Amino acid sequence: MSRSGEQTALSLLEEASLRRTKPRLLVLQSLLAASQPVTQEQIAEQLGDKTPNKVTIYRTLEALCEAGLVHKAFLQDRTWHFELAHNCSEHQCHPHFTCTACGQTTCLMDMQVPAVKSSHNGYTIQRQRMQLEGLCPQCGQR
Amino acid sequence: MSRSGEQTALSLLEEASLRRTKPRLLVLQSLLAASQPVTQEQIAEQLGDKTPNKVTIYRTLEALCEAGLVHKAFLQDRTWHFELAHNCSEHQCHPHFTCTACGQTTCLMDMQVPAVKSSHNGYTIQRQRMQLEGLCPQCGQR
DNA sequence: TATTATTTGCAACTCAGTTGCATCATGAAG
DNA sequence: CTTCATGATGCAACTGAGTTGCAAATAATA
Repeated sequence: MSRSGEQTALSLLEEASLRRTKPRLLVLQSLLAASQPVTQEQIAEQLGDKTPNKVTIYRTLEALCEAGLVHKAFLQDRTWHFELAHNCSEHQCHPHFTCTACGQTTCLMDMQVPAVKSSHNGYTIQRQRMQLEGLCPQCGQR
Repeated sequence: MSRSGEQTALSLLEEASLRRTKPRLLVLQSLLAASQPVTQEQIAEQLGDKTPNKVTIYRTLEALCEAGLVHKAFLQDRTWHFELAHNCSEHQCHPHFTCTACGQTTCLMDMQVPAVKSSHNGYTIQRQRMQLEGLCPQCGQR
């Protein structure tokens, strides 16, 4: 929630031509500060007593998704996890890894996934996304 | 829901050493007859007035998943879609394609997806799963 | 057939996400 | 700087897929 985070949040809103409102700035700053996809509840918790109403957070996230600034990363336990889209290309999102032991899901930003061909039996493939399952470093060693 | 479906359902239960009960046979037959991943509600609808209680269907699907006979294929609109696991290898599930125009999700059984390497930065990767997005044949033409 | 561990059905519950609506704030116009 | 219309926010109440507790029913075994 640094000064630069505030600046970045402002310019992101401008880029998307969305009104600059307090809730949107806060939600964006929270997403900028996050190192993993986060839920509405985690955003609210991180923002503390400055947090906007739950409904506002959801509607803000929805608007940011529509503008392409944010992705719904994955659904876990019936709960959406959101992340900034700045680490995804138009055709591919970075892979997400879920540990079968501890349940944690992590972004593997630096992992290369081969692109599939852009059409198959009449299906036009525009975006691909990979989910991986296995053991995270902590659970794997031992 | 053919005779052979009934036989297959029986042997699947035996294979998993699960008690053969009417609800389990019905749910398995419904899954065998399905050409796409289906929801609890779709299973109930397909079984008509013979359908077991909603809770029983969920618990049956849970047991079948635990036994490895069934997969949770994907979550859409906060609703799980289930499918038999017989088209998936231990390390890879077939890709699922979601059309951005009509919202339909389809299994691409015959599509080959390159396997990623089995470890990355300390993460042990045991299973991979690909989600694709784009236009289905119907929505794509024109 | 009797016994016991499982499974089933019902009713009531949970809780992430949604909706309707009155109030408020932003950005453009004057 | 003030006015105004559009769009954003907060609140309360709702929705509905999935869950839980428990008593009744049923499958497998003796």
